[in-house]
Amino acid sequence: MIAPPPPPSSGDVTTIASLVDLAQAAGTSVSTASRALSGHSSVNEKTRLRIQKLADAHGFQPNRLARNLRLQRTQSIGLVLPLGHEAGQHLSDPFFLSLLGHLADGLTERGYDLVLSRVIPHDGTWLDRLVDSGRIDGLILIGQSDQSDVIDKVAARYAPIVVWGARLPGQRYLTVGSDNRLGGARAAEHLIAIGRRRLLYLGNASAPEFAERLAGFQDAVSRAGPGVAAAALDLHMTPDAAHLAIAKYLTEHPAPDAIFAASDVVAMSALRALRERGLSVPQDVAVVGYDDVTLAAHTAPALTTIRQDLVVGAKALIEILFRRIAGEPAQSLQLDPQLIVRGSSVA
Amino acid sequence: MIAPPPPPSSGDVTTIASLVDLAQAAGTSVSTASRALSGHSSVNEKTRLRIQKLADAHGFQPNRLARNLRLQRTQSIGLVLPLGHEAGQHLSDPFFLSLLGHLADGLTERGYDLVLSRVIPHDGTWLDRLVDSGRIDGLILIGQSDQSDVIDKVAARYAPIVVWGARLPGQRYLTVGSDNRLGGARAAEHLIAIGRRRLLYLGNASAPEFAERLAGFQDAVSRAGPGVAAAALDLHMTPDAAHLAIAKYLTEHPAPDAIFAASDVVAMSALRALRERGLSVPQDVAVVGYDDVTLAAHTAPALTTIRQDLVVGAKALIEILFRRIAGEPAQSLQLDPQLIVRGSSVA
DNA sequence: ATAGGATATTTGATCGTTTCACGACGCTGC
DNA sequence: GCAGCGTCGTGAAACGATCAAATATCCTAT
Repeated sequence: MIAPPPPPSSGDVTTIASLVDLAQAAGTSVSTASRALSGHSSVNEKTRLRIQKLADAHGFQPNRLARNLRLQRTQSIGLVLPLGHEAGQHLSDPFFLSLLGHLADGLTERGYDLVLSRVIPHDGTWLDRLVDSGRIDGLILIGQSDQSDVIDKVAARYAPIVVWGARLPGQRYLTVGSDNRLGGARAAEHLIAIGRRRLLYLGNASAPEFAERLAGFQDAVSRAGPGVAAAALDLHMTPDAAHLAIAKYLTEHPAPDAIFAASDVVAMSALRALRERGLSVPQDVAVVGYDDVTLAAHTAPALTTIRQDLVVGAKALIEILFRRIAGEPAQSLQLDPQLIVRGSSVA
Repeated sequence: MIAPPPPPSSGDVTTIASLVDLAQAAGTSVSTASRALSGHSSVNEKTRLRIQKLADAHGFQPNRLARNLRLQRTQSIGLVLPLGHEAGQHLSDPFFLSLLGHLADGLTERGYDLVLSRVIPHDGTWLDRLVDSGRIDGLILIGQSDQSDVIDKVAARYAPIVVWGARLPGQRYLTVGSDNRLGGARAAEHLIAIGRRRLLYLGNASAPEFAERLAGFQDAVSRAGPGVAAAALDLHMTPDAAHLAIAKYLTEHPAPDAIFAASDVVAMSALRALRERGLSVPQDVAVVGYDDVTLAAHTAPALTTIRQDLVVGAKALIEILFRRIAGEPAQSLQLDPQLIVRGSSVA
């Protein structure tokens, strides 16, 4: 007739660092404490509340590592920027930061952590190592860089991968991105429509996203007939490198009357290089960028650009990724690139 | 005399998903396999090599979750952008992206993961929740936003926190950042030195980093004597919001002859607003920014700015954080802000 | 031949959760 | 009075790795 439950007396000021502590303090078993917190199945409402309150009072949160180990998941998503085509360069494109921000929001909303890596691929195993590291439940790649074959190989055995970038013929992984070919074509068509005839493309040829923009650009030029000529300059897409390359080009070649840059950042560098050379925009040279970063509206003159809808893009990346994780069918998405005409390209 | 070791015959094509599998395939015990991989102590070189090769062949990597649980660590660092002063805004400042890139590199080098979160503080518990979540071994905050008191409280009980931002009197957490007060003063002194007399500051007053820049700016103005006047405009530091605020200001007030913006991004918005109003830079209005993002050199005219050395800053953040994790003493670092004069502020 | 000591390997406990499979308890209805 | 049945709670086995302690193995010296 002696009360059997052990007195919870002394467990009052103790810090609660684990379910064991919590259970002890509450005078229940560990499994009851666990189920109380997850509100799962049959545990008396009164007990549940008592345990819950105790946990709150001590700021106790179940250890995520242990939980995830038990549950065989990590509850985090890897976000990778492969920099194969820009080795040694640092990120500086505001476009990526915006995308990052939206992805961070979306993943947080779903209770996932965002694990960020920059990778400079030395061999073909970087992606395998990442995927097999057991650190992540899924992977978002920002740009396929020049690693499309590697991605293809890994995606064949590991489903939860989604890529921001170009859709390529025969690729076996899912992508989200604007229709780069169409975007490139729209830029060229616009420039031709306002009467330009000697077009120059600026971009990095080794990343498929940009190669597609060039291809679309060239398609449109061909369609325009023999009156229109186009050239392409291959360059690194950082402000300084781009500026240097453009300045050099302008000293060695006759100036074009229109420039299509593969990103807004490159377009801004072009604006500067043109200005330094005494060429006025848009009178002498019209300029069109790509992305529509927030700054694009604030250059002098404001930048005409091909807009990629980041909000929709980020949502799609996440949606597709989680469908893949859940084993549901999903398919690539191409966003409609939209021409935004501003001061840098008027007739 | 019958060979006692169990025949490893059938374990050949099996996938190896854990140490148990690996050990079985190698015909050893689990702990031997474990120690073979970590190259720890006494395991026969021949056995070690055999196990190692087996692991490589199957692309086996020990499960990080399990390892970390056992080792009582997470091997990841949280990177947090508190957005208390910019609720609802999205990240767009290239400065952050650069910092992020350097931090990602530095942490990867040390074998740590970078877990990114954006936090919009609703109550005073966001930081506690983060720190107690057991997801991270340390925390880097980018900007203290308006949450300095919260940070102070948490840092008192949780050592491995370091903040990019302002050094404030009486704060109990460690910071890395430029000497914002000095930077602000240098900007003002420069503008005064080139003959400007009606100065305008643009920035967000509720984040201490920017408040300090304003304070330094005002100090310098006071020191200059009665001939120099200064005003300050409180605004959100995103391109669009800043542009709007500045344009409005210019319609309602006489134009200043010099502007000091608390970031390069805001300075760019100012450049545009001034241009739209028919004011020329630097003739009518000189403009100085802060940060020296890569784009700053590419605006029209190129932007005079106060440079913060990101490479040194990122290194210091990491160094300090790891000292705190190791329990070693460490102290805050203030970087020397450097005036970079470009076309936007010549006499 | 055997004790003594290296060296090599194994056993078993542990990290903190979750969850399956039971058991104790109190109540109803025959 | 007891079979039958919810309700509430417990015990114990995972998850996959690490590590201290115990044991097996081999070699050498006596």
